[in-house]
Amino acid sequence: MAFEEERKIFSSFIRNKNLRHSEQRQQIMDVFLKTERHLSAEELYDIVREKNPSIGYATIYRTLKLLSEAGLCRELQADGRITRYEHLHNRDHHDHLVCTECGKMVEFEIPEIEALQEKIARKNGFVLKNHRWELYGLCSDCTR
Amino acid sequence: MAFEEERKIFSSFIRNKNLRHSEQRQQIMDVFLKTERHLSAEELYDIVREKNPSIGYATIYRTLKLLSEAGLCRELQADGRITRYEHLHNRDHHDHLVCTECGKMVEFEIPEIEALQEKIARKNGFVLKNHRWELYGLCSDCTR
DNA sequence: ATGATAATGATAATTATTATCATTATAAGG
DNA sequence: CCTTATAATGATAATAATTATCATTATCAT
Ligand SMILES: [Mn+2]
Ligand SMILES: [Mn+2]
Ligand SMILES: [Zn+2]
Ligand SMILES: [Zn+2]
Repeated sequence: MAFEEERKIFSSFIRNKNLRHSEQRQQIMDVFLKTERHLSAEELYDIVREKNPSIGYATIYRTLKLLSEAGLCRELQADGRITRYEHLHNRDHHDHLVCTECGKMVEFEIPEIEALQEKIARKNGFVLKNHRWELYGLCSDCTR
Repeated sequence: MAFEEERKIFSSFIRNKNLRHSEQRQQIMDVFLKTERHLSAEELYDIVREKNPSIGYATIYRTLKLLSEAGLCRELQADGRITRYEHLHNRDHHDHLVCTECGKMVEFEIPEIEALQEKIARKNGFVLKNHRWELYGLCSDCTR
């Protein structure tokens, strides 16, 4: 089984916080880790319930929050009001191109931008914590 | 009374769409135009109701939508799930620094970024429509 | 094995926004 | 000015995503 490193990270996170392991958390993490997409809570819920139909919505949200705190997951507000979740472990920071028609998300990475952002923040007296940079448009499939 | 140009734009927008003028729309537009802030619908509602306590929430939302369609207003998802609205007429495009503690928003403008974004979009087969670039951190008031 | 307490799932609550609909206001034409 | 078609309004219900509540169950240190 893959994702040994992630499993270990989550496990020590749980232990350090005096939380407990559970079957449901394992199942949710497994599905999250093996799915290479920008998942919504609902999408994750649907996939997890194929294996364990008794799992509750709240547990999905609770586990996603834990995964985020553990540094394995990144929440992102794609566009409207729904939150999507993606892998964070061992990944370089990246931003997103989003198709407003079909929802396709393409990742991109511009290292120079990081320094620029720091400069802008400093100039305005801010201590930068994070950022969001999203480009919206039509993907090649949706332009014709 | 100021904002003659904006008034004219809104007026022709209304006419061209075969809509009608109303006292409420005027009042809402007036407050919106004279308020130099990134307003939420609720904040706008509260201010407008000081002048006209009988105005309804739905009319605030409806009018903000019209102002946006007319090109006078820009909707922005500051951070969480609430939409904020700002002036758009005769303004250069800008992005925002947001204090995660007190909500303060500082505007900034980096002309070079526009070309860069076009390049990124084109490289990925996208036709760019708009973008969102937000830097989150602590403002100078909130760092100590 | 036991007991303290964390986790779960069902469901209610919350929040921002949109839809519905009966009533009122606008404005074009006579 | 009056009439009339219909757009606009305000109250309120509905929606959608997420979070809170709480009785029941599961975990794990002892
Ligand atoms: Mn991504
Ligand atoms: Mn602004
Ligand atoms: Zn597309
Ligand atoms: Zn601040």
